[in-house]
Amino acid sequence: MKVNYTIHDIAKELRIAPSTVSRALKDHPRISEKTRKEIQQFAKKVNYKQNALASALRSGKSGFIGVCLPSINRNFFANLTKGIEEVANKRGNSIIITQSNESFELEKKNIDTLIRAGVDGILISVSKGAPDNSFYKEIFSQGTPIFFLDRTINDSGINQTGIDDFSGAYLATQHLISQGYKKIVHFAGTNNVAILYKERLRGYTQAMGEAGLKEDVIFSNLQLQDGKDHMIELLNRPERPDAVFSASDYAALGAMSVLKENGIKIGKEFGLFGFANEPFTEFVDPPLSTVDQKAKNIGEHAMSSLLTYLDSPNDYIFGKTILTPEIIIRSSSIRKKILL
Amino acid sequence: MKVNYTIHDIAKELRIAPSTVSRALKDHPRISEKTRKEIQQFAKKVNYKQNALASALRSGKSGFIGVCLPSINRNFFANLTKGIEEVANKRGNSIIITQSNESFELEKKNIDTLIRAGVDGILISVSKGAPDNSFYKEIFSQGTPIFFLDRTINDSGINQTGIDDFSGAYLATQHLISQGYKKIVHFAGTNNVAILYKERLRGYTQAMGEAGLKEDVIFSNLQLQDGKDHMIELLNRPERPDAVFSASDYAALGAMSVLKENGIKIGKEFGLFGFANEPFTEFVDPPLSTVDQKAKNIGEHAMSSLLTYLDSPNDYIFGKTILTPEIIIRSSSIRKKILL
DNA sequence: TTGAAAGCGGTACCAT
DNA sequence: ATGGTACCGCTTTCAA
Repeated sequence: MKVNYTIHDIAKELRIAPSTVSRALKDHPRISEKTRKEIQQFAKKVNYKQNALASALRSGKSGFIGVCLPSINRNFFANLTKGIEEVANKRGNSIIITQSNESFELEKKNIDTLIRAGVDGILISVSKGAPDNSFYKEIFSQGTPIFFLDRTINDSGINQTGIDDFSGAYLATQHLISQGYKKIVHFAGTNNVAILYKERLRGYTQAMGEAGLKEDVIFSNLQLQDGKDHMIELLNRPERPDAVFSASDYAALGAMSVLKENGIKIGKEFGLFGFANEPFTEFVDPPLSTVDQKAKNIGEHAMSSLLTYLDSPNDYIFGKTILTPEIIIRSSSIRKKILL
Repeated sequence: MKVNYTIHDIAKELRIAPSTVSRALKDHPRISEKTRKEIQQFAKKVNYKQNALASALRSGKSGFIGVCLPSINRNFFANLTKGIEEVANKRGNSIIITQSNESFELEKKNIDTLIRAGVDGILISVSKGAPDNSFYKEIFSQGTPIFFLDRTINDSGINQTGIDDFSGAYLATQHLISQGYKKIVHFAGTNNVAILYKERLRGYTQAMGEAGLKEDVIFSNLQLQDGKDHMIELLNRPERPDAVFSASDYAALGAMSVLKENGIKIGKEFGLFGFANEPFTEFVDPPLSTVDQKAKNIGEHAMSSLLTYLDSPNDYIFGKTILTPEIIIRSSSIRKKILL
């Protein structure tokens, strides 16, 4: 038996026109029930597989969606991908994933590859190296719709989906306050990094202000070691703080290890709250309270928006969607007894 | 300015033939230096982007490689992907990733999608639901090369890259023995799951046998809670064991929490060794010794093999490549003083 | 309802 | 070294 049938092969064997075969296979309305059945059955019998390349070339639609991420090796981006993929599959699209490793050069190259591969659109979380959004706008204007997710760029002309870092931080800080902690220190990201750390700082500041508490902020790169260093410093202060809200789980973990070394009871004596819901936060001892960034939801929403746009570009209204993160409360920040 | 130039557009404006343009752009040898320069410069000027779809349709080579994974949401598969992607990019290929969520049905659908998308080959880590390898062999025989990675299927006719679970387990157990632990229990995966747990068990058995020690195995699904349950049982035994080698990091973590609750000094009094090098193993207290499965290396090797095959299928010799895992020794299994 | 034929954007063969 | 052109497999008018 022939292995790779084309619609021409089918047409010839069935003594009909290729165009009829094409129509029958995609349930075109103006085709008789009888021929449709016959063709579909035959196609199934000979294991016909449509050549998506040829179809894409002719129709201008490939069903491919390009995804540009800084890295898929981090939990956050892996979850993002999961959301993206589920929606894409559900609606009959395939995704092509690329990683930039935070290099703008590589990102440009990846986008180029995706366009040459005929993607119908691109979802991107921009690399830290990107200078501004002019490049992306140019791509869009050249015919490839490009939507932002997670790392958004403020521009009303481009669609964006992200999370509200402000309210994540606000809710986390509020929770610490509700547990009776008063001297709450914030580990913040250094200013020259992305805007999101500023938003987290703002959320902290707002919550502290509303509660009439004094702000106390330490800036760093928020790595594990930074958290340790900060915590050691805090313990040496004459007036010791009683909680830390860290803009990163890693720094919170560093703080945790120092607290444990000093025999300080986490939760009861000292509250600890992280940010990002890294998998380890669930497993450390005690489990670390943190902010979940709803990565999967962001992916789902962004992909869904892009596909909606592609369905009818003219009706689409561009906008920015901000999902609210969820605070995950674990024992590291529970001081009061829980009343059931 | 025109936005999307084709080689025909370029040919017309430069008053030459499309075929010449095509040749010039890909550095075909039989073309004059002068025309080549001229065409390449012009192409760059008008921002020509090759249509990979058209090229693939005509030449039969798309440069796409399909990747089928059970999930990209796990650290192991994320690293696998990283290795795959790096090699693919380096050699001018793009990858299309799909996930099966361990469903054989979805896996078949994904493979079908990839073939229709014109992939030159497929890399697959088979879903647990796959009954046997007949499906994959059929795909291969129909013209799409399919190489296995990680979860391999024993068949000399298909190329495979995986790790040696046996020696990972063997080395881990040997390390525990070298640290002076004598009553070492193995947490093993239930028999009806994949072969890899059997291999790990075999490695443990071998090392114990060689050292003249008595085997002691507990079977379960190796989740966190299983580890806790097992550990509680072990502590209640009249003759308490002094180490655990767990075939999963999660179960090892469960054991760790029980040990800590009981005030038993991990490392000094009780050795603990996991498997998989999950990210949290580095951050728990104490850090957990574990076996790294070299995911990135597996990905690199498998992709590299597939591309080599595609370059010259006739010269290729199919085979099975087994990479040796690396044991990562951390404080959870260090009893003796380290001599510097 | 069905057929014929052009064409998507490249590639590759056959000429020259 | 360059040009002309058929063709990859499918979609999409236009015609019947």
